[in-house]
Amino acid sequence: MQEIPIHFNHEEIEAQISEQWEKSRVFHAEIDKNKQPFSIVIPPPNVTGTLHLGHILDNVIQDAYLRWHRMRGFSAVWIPGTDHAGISTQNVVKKFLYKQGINPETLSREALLNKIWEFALNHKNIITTQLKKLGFSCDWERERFTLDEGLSLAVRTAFVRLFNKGLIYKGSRIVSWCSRCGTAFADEDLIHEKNSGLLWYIKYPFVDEQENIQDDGVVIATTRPETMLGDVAVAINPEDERYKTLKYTKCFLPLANRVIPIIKDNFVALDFGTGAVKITPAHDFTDYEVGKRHNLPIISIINKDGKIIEPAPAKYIGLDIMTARNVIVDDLVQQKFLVKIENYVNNITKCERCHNVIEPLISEQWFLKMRDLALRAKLTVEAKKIKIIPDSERNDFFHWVDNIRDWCISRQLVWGHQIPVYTCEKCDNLMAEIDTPQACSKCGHTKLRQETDVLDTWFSSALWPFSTLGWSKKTPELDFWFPTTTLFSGRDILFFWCTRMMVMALEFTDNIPFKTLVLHGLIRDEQGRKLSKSLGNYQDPLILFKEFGVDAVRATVISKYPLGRQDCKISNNDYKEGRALVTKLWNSCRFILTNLTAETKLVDFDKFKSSDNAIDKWIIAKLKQCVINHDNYLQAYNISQAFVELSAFFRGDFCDWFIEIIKPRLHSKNLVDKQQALMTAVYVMVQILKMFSLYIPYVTEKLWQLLQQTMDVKHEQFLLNTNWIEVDVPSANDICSAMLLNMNLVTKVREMRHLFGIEYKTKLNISIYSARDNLKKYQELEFVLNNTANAFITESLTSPKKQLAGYIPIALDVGFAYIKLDEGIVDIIEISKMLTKKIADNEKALLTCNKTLSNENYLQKAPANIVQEVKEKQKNLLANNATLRSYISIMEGNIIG
RNA sequence: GGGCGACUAGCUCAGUUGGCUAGAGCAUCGGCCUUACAAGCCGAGGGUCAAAGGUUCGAGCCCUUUGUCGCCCACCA
Repeated sequence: MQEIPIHFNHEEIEAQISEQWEKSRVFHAEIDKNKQPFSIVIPPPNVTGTLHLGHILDNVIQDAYLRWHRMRGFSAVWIPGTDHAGISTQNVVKKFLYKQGINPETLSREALLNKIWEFALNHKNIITTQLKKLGFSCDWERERFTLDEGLSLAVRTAFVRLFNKGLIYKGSRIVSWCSRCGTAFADEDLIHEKNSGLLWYIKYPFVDEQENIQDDGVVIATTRPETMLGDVAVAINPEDERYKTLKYTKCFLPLANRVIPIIKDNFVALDFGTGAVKITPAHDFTDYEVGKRHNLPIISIINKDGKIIEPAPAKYIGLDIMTARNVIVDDLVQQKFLVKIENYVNNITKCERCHNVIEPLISEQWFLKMRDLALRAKLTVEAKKIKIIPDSERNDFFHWVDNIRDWCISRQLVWGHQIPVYTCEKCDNLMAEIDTPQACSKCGHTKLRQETDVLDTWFSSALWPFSTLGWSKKTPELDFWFPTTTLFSGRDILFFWCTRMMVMALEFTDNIPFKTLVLHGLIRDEQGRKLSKSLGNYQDPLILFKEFGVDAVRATVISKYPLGRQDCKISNNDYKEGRALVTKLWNSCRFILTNLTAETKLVDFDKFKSSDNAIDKWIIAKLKQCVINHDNYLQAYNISQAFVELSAFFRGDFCDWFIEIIKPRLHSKNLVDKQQALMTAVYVMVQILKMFSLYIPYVTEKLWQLLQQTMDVKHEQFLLNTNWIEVDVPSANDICSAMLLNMNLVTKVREMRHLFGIEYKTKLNISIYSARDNLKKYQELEFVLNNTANAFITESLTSPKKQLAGYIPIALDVGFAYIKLDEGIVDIIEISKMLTKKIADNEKALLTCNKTLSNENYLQKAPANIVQEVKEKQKNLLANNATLRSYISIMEGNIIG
């Protein structure tokens, strides 16, 4: 048989297995109506950059569920793809062009688009290659891109239908504008940050009926003095005592030299500032609403470049916002309108993409009416037709629905889906058309102008679960795999993406986009910071793969999977754990492989599930328990626990106990016993490989192949295509409890070896005193003690030893074990210390028992079986301590004597 | 300001419907190159379950209040 190295070459194996998978198209899914459908769409990575740990987190869990369902006999598909990521990509490419000495502003729309396409396709390839390298079992033949032909058609179709339904409209509204990106944004695209700024108190003098400016005036407080140039009113609360007797209805706006009304509105807080608020409808969302309520004019004084414009006084025109602010404050001071300045912490709104401060301003944009659409999604989630995990996220979702505003869907970019609305140059007729119209539908004029704005990236993303399956056409895929089974997504894009998919799917398919939505947190560094290039805590996954291997990184990420928690912290040390696990798996399998000989190469190892050897039965029973627990955890989307459960079974029960215990049988002359031991090991190993293959597909696939080769089995199928584990064996509770007793005894014997410096190779003879049925358990599984502690039971007692000469006593839960010593190595003081400590431990437990049992209420109200258990425990502890005390007095006698 | 979540060993986290002396991994300390694995094995130490109160025979778990941290939302300029 071939030599198998201790440490495997992960890069080599990854490449080799990856190639095999790709060649044989194993990830490709065909519709199989005899099976239940299972479908996932990938959250499409942005073509802006390359994959990062967040993507790995996202996709590792998807791959696990896909592989799990595939093995469980579902017709499972995973649709991969990428997102054009409008603003991000355009920004990145622009920066890139600047670096190359090209000014993107000088390029034509077409030329810029070509540059972006080139960049995007390049990154799309990189991402695809990375996803493949990670072993994700996506159906690459169904790969999609949000700007590909089919998806573009879907976008146009969706737009036109919404437009024709009157849900999309164009309007001049106040929008969040980023002057650096040069486009409007939706509410969800913004971030809010705490900002230490100043609060300026400015006096607006009163104006009487005859338009005379008075000496006194109303003092307003503002964080943005420059916007006063666009003020159209001052608002006060009608309930405010301070202004109840106010006789003036107008005031003078300094610097702008206008007279503006004083209005009354309940929105003004009574306990903030002076109780008077300046109203700037053109540059503040609240003020915009107030302006609408009171029919106030809108005066825009800031343009899209963030510069002051007319009708502001000439002096300020052309200044940028911060400069204007300084000049205006100076002028206010000079003209004695500035009352005071306070330090103030407020929230500042920034562009999520470029972190520039957002300027609310009036602009013509396209909007989607969201209220009714969102309401339908709300009812669907309320009716639990879509399950959201964790449950607490439902509240966030409902909050989003309840506070929904119309969605600004137009972006002033070139990269994206150009809005399919055409204006007749002759009669100004607006037409939304899926295909470019040849003539005006009203007047027949042939000169038409398409909108230059593109749609918000999330508009196409919102269609993703069904557009990728062929919508707007009626396809068999849509029929079979839609709605998708589960969507796995980061919690951070719940509002951007998940909610909008619900809205769009319900509108266009009359169906939910996914049955279950699973949200997870983010990966952070060991200090809990977000991973970012600027912080320098960002690990390039490629470097991690090179150092630790894909499987190790996947194992680490999955074991930390932050479901139902905040975020998870991962440090470099954690990857070592992942790698250690993979290596352990490799070596345990290597051990089995090297033990397979001609007479143990049996094809039908399945039948060795029914070996009647006790330890074989035990490991099979533990395997069964592991599979059940593992599957239950997965079913509950508690994926890290599923993985931890499996790892614990593998490392503990299988490696540390089972393999160690069967070693002598592998050299046994009894061929049947040898075969049984090995085949049980192979059988359990294969099931372990199957379970691990959900998470660490490469090493498991490779080991599966090695096992098959070594056993001369030609299954010609991949591990990922095998069936999931059947757990049809009896539970074997007796053996499990007997093993538990023996394992505890082994640990105690080992501890005594440490304590008294007895080498492992020194064979130990043990006397055991315990209850009769326990004694049997020790006797029947004595080989456990033999093989893992090099100890042998030479005596079974029905009562504790009276004298300790030549023995080390071990207190068991019920009874005692005694290690027989050779003369001269008894350390009485050590033993005495040990016994004293044990007595103290027991006393502690006894105290609890006594307290509980002396409580009359407890005896009356607690369930009988629990009371009985405590009584039993108390009895054992008392007996145990009585014996221990007698030993102590013997010891003391010996010491004194 | 509102909502949600977290707080358990030095660190990262488990802990099902309340019921054995509260667990795991890492880290620490100690012992082993024992024939799969030193990227390993064996063993030990380490916790007033954030605080206080309440319900209960019994609370890490349920209720109330407080504190700290995190996230989301928000029209106090």
